[in-house]
Amino acid sequence: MMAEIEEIVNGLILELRRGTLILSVLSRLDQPKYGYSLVQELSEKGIEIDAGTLYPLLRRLEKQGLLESSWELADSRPRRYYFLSETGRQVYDRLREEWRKLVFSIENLMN
Amino acid sequence: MMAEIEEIVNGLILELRRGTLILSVLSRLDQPKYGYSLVQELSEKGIEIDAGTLYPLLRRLEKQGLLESSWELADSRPRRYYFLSETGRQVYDRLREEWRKLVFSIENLMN
DNA sequence: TGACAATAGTGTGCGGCATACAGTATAATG
DNA sequence: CATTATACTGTATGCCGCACACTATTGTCA
Repeated sequence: MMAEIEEIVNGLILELRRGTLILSVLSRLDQPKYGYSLVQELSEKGIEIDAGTLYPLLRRLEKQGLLESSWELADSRPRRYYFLSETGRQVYDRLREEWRKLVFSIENLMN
Repeated sequence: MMAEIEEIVNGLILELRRGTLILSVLSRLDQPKYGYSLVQELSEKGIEIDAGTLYPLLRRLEKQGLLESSWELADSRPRRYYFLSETGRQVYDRLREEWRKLVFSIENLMN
């Protein structure tokens, strides 16, 4: 307690990002992508995610049935490509809807 | 795994809300409020939070130095009023900024 | 060849929230 | 007046996700 402001803020930002990561990932996987490329793509778009965070996330989402994956050997090196399953598509749509509601509510609060 | 879509979505919504709760709470405490009134106020604004979730949150925020509190005995019954500390104000401002960035990034991703 | 980038993976720990529970005082109702 | 409902505060346990720090392998370029 009584830590530096920036320190506290950083922790809270972490909490804020939580959950939105899934949204970010799902939003990109209408096209098959492999983990490392996702990290870069998201980084370019302002979402920094550690590879060590992303990989378990991808596997979890696959286990939940939101993603499918396959190894591609044709590339210079073997890569696992992930992409939205049908379920994943539906979940993403619903989730996006809920996200917008949430943003609206909070924006509403902050004025 | 392979649960109902709505079931999965509900879980993910939980994750989405996570962290934003703090933002919601901080946004309301420029004026002193007690727990129960906060629950109602947020509910009216579309943010449902269980009292059993809010109280520990308030205490945690106080422990971190973002909130201060005092018992008020003048009311019909004793109530603990919470309000932003100076640190809390600064944290809230910074956090709000970061929230907007995040929303922007994600909105950007989803198009 | 050696160093660095690209790429995938795991496992441990911290912390937050939800949920359920417990408890007390005041107001309302018949 | 007794009984119930509602306002209000509080605690504790457990699940789950993320961050972080690793290991490991394969390309690539100097």
